[in-house]
Amino acid sequence: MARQEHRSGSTLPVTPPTLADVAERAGVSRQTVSNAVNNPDLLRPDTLERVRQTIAELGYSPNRAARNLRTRTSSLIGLRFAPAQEGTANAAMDRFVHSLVEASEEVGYHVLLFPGDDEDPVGGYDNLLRSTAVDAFVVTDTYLGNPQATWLSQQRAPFVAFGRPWDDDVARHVWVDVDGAAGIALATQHLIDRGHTRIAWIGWRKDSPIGEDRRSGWVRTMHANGLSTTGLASRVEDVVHSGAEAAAVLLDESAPTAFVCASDTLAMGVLHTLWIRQLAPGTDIAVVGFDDSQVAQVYPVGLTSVRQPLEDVAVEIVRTLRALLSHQPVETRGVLLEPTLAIRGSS
Amino acid sequence: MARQEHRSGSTLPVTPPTLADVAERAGVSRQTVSNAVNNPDLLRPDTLERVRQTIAELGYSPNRAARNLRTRTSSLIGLRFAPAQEGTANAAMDRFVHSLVEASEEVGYHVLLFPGDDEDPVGGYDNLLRSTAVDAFVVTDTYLGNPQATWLSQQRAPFVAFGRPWDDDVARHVWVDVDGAAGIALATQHLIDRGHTRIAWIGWRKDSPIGEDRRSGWVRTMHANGLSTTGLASRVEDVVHSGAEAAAVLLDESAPTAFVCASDTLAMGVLHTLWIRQLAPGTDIAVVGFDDSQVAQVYPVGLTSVRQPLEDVAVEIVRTLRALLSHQPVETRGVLLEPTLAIRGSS
DNA sequence: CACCTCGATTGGATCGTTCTCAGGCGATCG
DNA sequence: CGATCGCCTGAGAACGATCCAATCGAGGTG
Repeated sequence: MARQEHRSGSTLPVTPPTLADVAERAGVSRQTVSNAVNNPDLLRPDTLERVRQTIAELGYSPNRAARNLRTRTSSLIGLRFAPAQEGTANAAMDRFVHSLVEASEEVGYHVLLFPGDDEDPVGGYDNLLRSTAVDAFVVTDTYLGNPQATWLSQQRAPFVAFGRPWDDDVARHVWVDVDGAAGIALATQHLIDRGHTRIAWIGWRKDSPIGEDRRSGWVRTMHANGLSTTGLASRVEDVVHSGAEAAAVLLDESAPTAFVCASDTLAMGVLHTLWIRQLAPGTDIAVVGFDDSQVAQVYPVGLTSVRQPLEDVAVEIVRTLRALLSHQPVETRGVLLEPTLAIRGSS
Repeated sequence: MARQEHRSGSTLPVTPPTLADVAERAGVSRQTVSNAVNNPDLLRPDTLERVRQTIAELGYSPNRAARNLRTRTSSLIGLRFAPAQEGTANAAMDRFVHSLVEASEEVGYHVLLFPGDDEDPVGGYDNLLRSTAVDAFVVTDTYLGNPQATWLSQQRAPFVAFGRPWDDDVARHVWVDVDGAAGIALATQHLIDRGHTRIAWIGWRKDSPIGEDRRSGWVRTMHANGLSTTGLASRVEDVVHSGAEAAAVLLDESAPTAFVCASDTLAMGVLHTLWIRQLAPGTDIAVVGFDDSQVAQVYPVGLTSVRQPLEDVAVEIVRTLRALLSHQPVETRGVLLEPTLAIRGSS
């Protein structure tokens, strides 16, 4: 059946060509065309060439829905997309999503976004899973008891988490994370190399395992260099003015010459206090933040900040996901990547 | 055929239940189940209830691929996801994407991300379109001659642009945009209300229609209030230090008491110059930016900034998209939304 | 020349849904 | 009582790809 002989070159035909159209025109069977697309090495070179030629002529592209139905896959990766919280400097999601989109594309996957509801953290996942709309998930918000991860594990749904299962020892899922402690260690060592000895820490409340992990990088590095940490640490909320207050108190009580912060948001608070006190960041007092947010990049003198290798995280996640989906044994349960330090004027 | 009688309550069955399973169990025909899902009002209330009950019991959810194949739709909206440029304060994409995801979900759509290649701006679109992977596109980067928009129009692919077709008079596609001029007018009037009369403008180079549009809001408002604009404007690159330099020059030559900027990035430059000159933002000199980025929110005293109603933009886009896809006549070719002003310490 | 082998190719079945169409069955109406 | 309507049944046919088992053909062998 020659469904449509005349296709104007530039405009999309009313109904796109199908595999059968290509087969007929190339004078081969459907299966051969399918093989040309999916298993090219099964064809004799000249046949392959001919089929490819026809595919190009017709502008054929396999119908996604039909392929999905038959193969029971979708080549889609689900990602719950939560926007950056207003009032914080954290824009890591933006960069991460982009990296994930790129890394997925490389291996023929696309990223499907769905909204998150904090009250029903599992709802979106459930729908997509049951309607077989996605092949797998990437779970990013693994900070609090990760109900998603637990639930997805129960459902035997393939997924990879960006973030360690901190508190959950029985969690047996696969994850990729950035070594925050190593990042802060890097920052601390950087400050020590610059001659600082009284380096203060401003981090998050104790109930944040991520915060405690980062803090440990500071403690470790200080001690390794024979420096004291007593009276130099503060744990506060992740908002600017808390950072500012903490910095003021620390300056008064312990006279540090440098600050390492668990986030760029807190670092902004420190910078504010320095500004009020007419202290120049970088020359009088050094400041280091975490996440290399736009704020860090745009702040006039520049804020030195720990930068997560989100591109690598995305690549690693996609790699793991592929292994998972092809039912290959996943060699390691977790992968920890090293961050870098973006050094700017504030240190 | 009772394919699977025993399903353990919590774990996903090996193969999910199908419409036929539901039909058999509820003692109705496939068609009736299909209607229960898609056209509930065709069923008698008691039948509907019974079918729904069974659907819930089995945890049935229509197979996406099968439905897509049959209906030739995908309920997917394609969006090319470009990350925020490093070194600028613009994080509008993040907020917009989230709004779009939410608005889409409301009407049963999901957002599919694909990477963008600036050299082949049309590649990603072409693939998705030909494989019928998405129903429509949202095009965001309509600033430069928008090759995508033109190309998509040619292909008769349904899409809505976020952004006006500035230079292109023949463009006949549908768009939604934010009235930047009105936003800047709002900002300028705000400063005038605060008693400022010498209000400077720092914007982008003349070849940016968006920048010129925003600038016109400043000119218009100044003149409407009988204020002069001569010697008070500057057009530079959208980077921090350009903003800083422009501010320095303007302060020296024209002694403005307030700055309105085309972006938060430029506003940061102004703030830097103020800091160097020991001028307090908000008290000595007022500053207003554009985009209400995280930088504006996190900057210690807070940067007053024009905020785009991205949530509304997303809703409007989805609304238009739906009309487009259901082949309803689209009443208006473009929709212009009003931004608001997020007032903070800098003004 | 008949036979065998092996790889390339073929036709039919299948994935799960929606659409179409002919009809059944009970209740309501003229 | 016959006609009409509203709701449902049942079977068959798409949608367009891939999977599967069977077949075809060329080349080599005895």
